[in-house]
Amino acid sequence: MTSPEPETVRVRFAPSPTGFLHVGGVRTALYNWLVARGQKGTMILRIEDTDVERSTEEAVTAILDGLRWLKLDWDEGPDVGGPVGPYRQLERYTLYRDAAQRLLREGKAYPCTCLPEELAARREAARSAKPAPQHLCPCRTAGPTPGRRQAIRFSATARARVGWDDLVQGRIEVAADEIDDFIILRSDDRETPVYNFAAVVDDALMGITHVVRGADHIPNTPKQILLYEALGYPVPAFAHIPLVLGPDREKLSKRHGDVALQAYRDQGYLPEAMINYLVRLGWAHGDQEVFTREELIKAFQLERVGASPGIFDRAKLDWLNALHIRQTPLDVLADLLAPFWGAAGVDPRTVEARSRTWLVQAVALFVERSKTLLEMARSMAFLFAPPAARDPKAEAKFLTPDHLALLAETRQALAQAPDFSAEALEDLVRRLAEARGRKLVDYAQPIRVALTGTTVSPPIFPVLALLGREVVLNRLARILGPG
RNA sequence: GUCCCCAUCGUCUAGCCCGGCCUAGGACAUCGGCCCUUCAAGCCGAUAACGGGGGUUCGAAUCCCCCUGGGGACACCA
Repeated sequence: MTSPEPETVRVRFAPSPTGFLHVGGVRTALYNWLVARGQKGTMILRIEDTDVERSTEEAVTAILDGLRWLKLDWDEGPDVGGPVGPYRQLERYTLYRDAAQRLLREGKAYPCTCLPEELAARREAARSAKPAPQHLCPCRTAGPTPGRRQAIRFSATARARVGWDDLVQGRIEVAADEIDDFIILRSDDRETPVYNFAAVVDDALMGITHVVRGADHIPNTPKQILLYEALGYPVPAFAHIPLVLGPDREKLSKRHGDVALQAYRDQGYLPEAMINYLVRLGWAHGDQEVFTREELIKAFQLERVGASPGIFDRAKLDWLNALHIRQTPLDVLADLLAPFWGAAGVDPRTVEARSRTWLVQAVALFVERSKTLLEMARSMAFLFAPPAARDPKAEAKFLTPDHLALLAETRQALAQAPDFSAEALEDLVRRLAEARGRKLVDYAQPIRVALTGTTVSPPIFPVLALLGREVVLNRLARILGPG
């Protein structure tokens, strides 16, 4: 009772719903979540939809779905509510207006009636000017032009330097005269706030203690600090995590291919693998590469996040995904595969027609050789229907007249095999090979090509057992032709 | 252009804060080998990095400065 209540950590993930949930954003969400869960703090989800033009409901849905899929849960947010809501900026306009009014009253902001064209022209001129002009907008001293729409501009007057101790980047400082007065409320009918203003008002009102976001926000931070001070709010701690880059070392974007989380889900990446991959991109815990969620919560420290950007490496993601697939129980995998049959060209009904034990046995044969669930479903397709086409090179190599003769003999033996189990079949075919002084490959590969259409498959005898005598004999007959 | 940030193998990184234990460690990828009915998985091995230059020091990947290179931001977008 006497010990003071430790200040609880409050962090937030604040995406703008203008597109899909980007893997870079996912990592930001993950780091925030890890901070919250690791310190028994609070994770807040806030939707930054003040850009009415570009924000969409679909994007909001995609963001929530994506986070749920990854099991990155939040304690307060648009769907669950919370004590400092609402959690959509669209519903918080009066808060921003009130804050702006206060700054206006206190002389810390002023109405601006500059036209966008005027501003653009002055900006253009300023770019080449030797000493950069102090202000792009004259309204602060000249006053607003009557009869024009008014925006509200913040007076960025401050002491010589603005700086902060960034939890991952270290000390960052800029000269205060680098910061020109900036718009906080637009001149539109609804007087919508601009990002920097809305973010500060919200973070302050929501009691955010640690702002964990992408390094692309570093240039915004001095402006925001000025705003916190003008508004009389405590300045939170900042942690700017390095950007995720594409192979060309530029900020990851659509032109780099798959950047939407959904793309990875649709290709059969597991949430555990995505998290495991993303967390290690910019952070390390000794030499450990593989983590469970619990281990991450325990081990993660913001201070251990590196300051340099990292390139998204699909190959390593693949490795981790394969690894997490192998660690997933077979029956769970069987369920996880369900959404992928269609894309793999398999009629889901033929899958449902099989027993659960059969399916699990089948999955067991493919876990070790699949990088994604989609890939697994695809390579399992031949179990449910004869291969649509056979690899011509495989045929040329393993369905020669010589091989076909062996195959015909094998088919006879299989037809009469008393026991169609993998072990018995292997024993049987090995005997055949031995009797003729041939290698097992000369039997295994032709069978494989005949049944699967390719030279690659799990061990052939378990496959035979799984397919069952009837299917096997039929498919072999099709290769061997009549007679 | 201006401001800010970053800099260890191809990639993710350990080491850097608190200089010697670093002949720079691990992982992915790549290339060999083993195993083997194919492919995987597994195991063994190989290639591969402190961007450059000045300092400081007995000693620097580690501290300081400069250069170079890369990136980010410069909106009534977020």
